[in-house]
Amino acid sequence: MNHLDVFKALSNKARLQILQWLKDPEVHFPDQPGFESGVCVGQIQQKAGLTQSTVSEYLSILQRAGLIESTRVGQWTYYRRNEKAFLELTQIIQKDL
Amino acid sequence: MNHLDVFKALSNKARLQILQWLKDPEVHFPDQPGFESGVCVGQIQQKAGLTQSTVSEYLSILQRAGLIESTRVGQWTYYRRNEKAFLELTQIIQKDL
DNA sequence: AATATATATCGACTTTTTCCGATATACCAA
DNA sequence: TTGGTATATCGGAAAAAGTCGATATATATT
Repeated sequence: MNHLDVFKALSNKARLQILQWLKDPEVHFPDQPGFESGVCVGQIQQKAGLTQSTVSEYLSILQRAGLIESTRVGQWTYYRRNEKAFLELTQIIQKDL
Repeated sequence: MNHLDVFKALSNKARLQILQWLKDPEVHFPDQPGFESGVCVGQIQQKAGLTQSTVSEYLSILQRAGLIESTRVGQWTYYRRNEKAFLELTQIIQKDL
């Protein structure tokens, strides 16, 4: 995990918001049935009020930082939080920062 | 504490480095005697290899984010870490993020 | 194969950040 | 009060990030 990339990924309002939404998918994305593998891009885009390309880009920034993971199922890509990364981040802040 | 400003402040290599230096001033700034109130800008600037104006600006970004504090003594401004902010940050990541 | 839908990538433009040199301000010493 | 040193602020050029529309790719359906 690269500290810098993680902090950069977190330095954006929309991306922080997305992370929070993904914490409780059933609450924030009631349209979508089943959340085992995450939430699909379209749902997130709709809620974020940004274009599809922007949201797709933001999700890949979060993923490169290790904060979320994805699974492709058919034509959908489902994104979900990687809680391990958040734990690791708090440890990094306590030790390395 | 504004999450976004904190993460932005942490999204820069030099600023992260400065925070780490300030963790062990006696190790990283052996020239300066006494560290109770922190390290002065000149010492940090010299070690960072950036211009005085850049370092001064970076320190004020870190300060606005709440990550460091300063005390003016004569013509020097001494900067030191605000450890409370780092603790608070780990709690924010665990709860709000 | 043709069409439709979901997502990713590309190119462009705008805004923000980085980092500098120059200048201003604050304090100290003679 | 004059000059010296430390820090802060200002203005700007270059690089990076934000954001879009258009296009490409992948998958599903007919």
